[in-house]
Amino acid sequence: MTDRAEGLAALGDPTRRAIFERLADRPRAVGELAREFPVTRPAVSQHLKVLKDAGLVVDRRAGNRRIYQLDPDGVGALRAYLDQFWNRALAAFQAAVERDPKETQ
Amino acid sequence: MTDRAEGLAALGDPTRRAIFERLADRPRAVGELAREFPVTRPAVSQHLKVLKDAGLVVDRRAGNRRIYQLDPDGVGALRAYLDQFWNRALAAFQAAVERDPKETQ
DNA sequence: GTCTTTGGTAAGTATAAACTTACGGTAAGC
DNA sequence: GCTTACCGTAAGTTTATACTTACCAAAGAC
Repeated sequence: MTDRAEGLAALGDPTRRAIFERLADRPRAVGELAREFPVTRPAVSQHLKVLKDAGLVVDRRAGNRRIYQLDPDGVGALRAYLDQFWNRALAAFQAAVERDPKETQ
Repeated sequence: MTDRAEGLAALGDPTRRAIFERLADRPRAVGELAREFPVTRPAVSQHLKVLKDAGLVVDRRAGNRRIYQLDPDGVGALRAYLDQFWNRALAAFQAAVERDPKETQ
């Protein structure tokens, strides 16, 4: 549960989230990503490391380059983590409405 | 989409995530929350403001106190945001497997 | 072999943000 | 009325982190 939530911290940064969104379209190499952002290539490398540690992306060697792509498992785990709260919040909210409608508005 | 992602930044901080998780169990007042964490009450107030601006919690007055609880809409929006990437990542991954199985492992 | 391309990591800096104390404002108890 | 409890905000500090430049290693082109 706690390690699942680690992905949330990874996606908290706007640049990292933008990188993540680019990788959702298609796998890309590091330099290819760096050319699409106003930050340097080492900065992109560091962001990719955070995303990788969070289990959101996987990488593989392709000759000279290194290809990164989204990890469906990691994204799914984050989804499952949020589902838990969504269900709990919805249940608690509906219970409050039934108990006292004025309380919710 | 961008405002949905705002919630990710809000849940990026560990303390804020812990507050969020407590609120999932049941609505709580600010001081009640503060007593459960090693940070001061103003710090909790500031975290709650961030969560509120992100649309993840709602608050209401209850006499002297102020009750916070999860906002199912905001949590649901975050879910939807992640669903989009989950579906895209899964499709891209499966397409890669069909194209070249060795490429994925 | 040399030269170029690609990318990870180390070291240092600058910006952001999480936290504290101090204060003011509102509601309840008396 | 006065006092206490609850909470938000302002101001300042301290810590974290996103970023840069500099360096090194591995793989392809020649």
